[in-house]
Amino acid sequence: MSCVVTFKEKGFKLTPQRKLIMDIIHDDEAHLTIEKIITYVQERMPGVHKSTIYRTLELLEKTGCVYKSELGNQFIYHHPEEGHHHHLVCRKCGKSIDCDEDIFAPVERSIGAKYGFHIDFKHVIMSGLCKECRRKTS
Amino acid sequence: MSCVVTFKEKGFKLTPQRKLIMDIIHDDEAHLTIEKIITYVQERMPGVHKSTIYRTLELLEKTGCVYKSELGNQFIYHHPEEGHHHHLVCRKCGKSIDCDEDIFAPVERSIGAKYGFHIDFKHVIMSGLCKECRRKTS
DNA sequence: ATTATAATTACGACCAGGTGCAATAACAAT
DNA sequence: ATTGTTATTGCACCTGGTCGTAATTATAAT
Repeated sequence: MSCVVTFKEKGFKLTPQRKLIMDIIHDDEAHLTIEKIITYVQERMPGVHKSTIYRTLELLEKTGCVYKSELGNQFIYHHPEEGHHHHLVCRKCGKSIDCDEDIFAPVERSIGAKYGFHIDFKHVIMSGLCKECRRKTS
Repeated sequence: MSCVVTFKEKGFKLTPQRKLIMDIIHDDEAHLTIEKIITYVQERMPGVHKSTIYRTLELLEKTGCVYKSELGNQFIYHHPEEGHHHHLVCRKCGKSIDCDEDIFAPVERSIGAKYGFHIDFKHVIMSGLCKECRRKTS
């Protein structure tokens, strides 16, 4: 894994705890919540304290080894090599579909032009109503 | 306030605690954090329990009497009659500027067309780099 | 292989936010 | 005005997440 190299190059120590957490996020293609990560870690290496896990995740995020995005009121962790995309989640039926990465391009452009801000939309999770639920509700 | 009427029509009781919380949100044009709301409530009506405040805010949000948006890691409450707009926050200098309401219109349209989802962007808070900080950093 | 040292860990304490429950109070009907 | 009913409150407690600290351990230097 390239991120292990990056990680050590930045002067951080590769402890077994950190390695395990990296492995879990690397191997699991699903979207991992903190809860799941804590469970998996403690299954494979009992005694690891929750604060270690929280601090490791924070560090991995800072070093770019892990991406964190927000889904509803939870956070989700995933490997950066996954394709970047956004998510559409239906607030009625819960269905979630992936959404094209550059859907926000026009917004990024107009914010740049009008306000001078540079915004980078990454892994945005949008809550709304899907086609079916819109039909049923109205 | 129209929301008091709406609120009672939906069958909820208008307790002094609820009235006070509504008043505070209605009168304050600034963006109120939960912390501030708790402080103000307990100043004017000592003894009100924090759980009452949390539950009231949740209920007011559900009934549409109050809007809740997210700024960084905090939540902010405001009156629905306020003009809708988004926020641009610079992650370097912290500066925050208001952003036109319909900046997301093209995204809403293309998500509707491509995926059939209906997304309503309300009070979105975007973190990025402002003009000055972009110049300095690069 | 040993040792030095600086980062990292587990622990415990703490805080914000949330929940179940018995006591209380708002409102409707008389 | 009184009463009954049901929502709402305050309380106690729980949980997730954060932080300071002493003990531990990964790594580099010898």
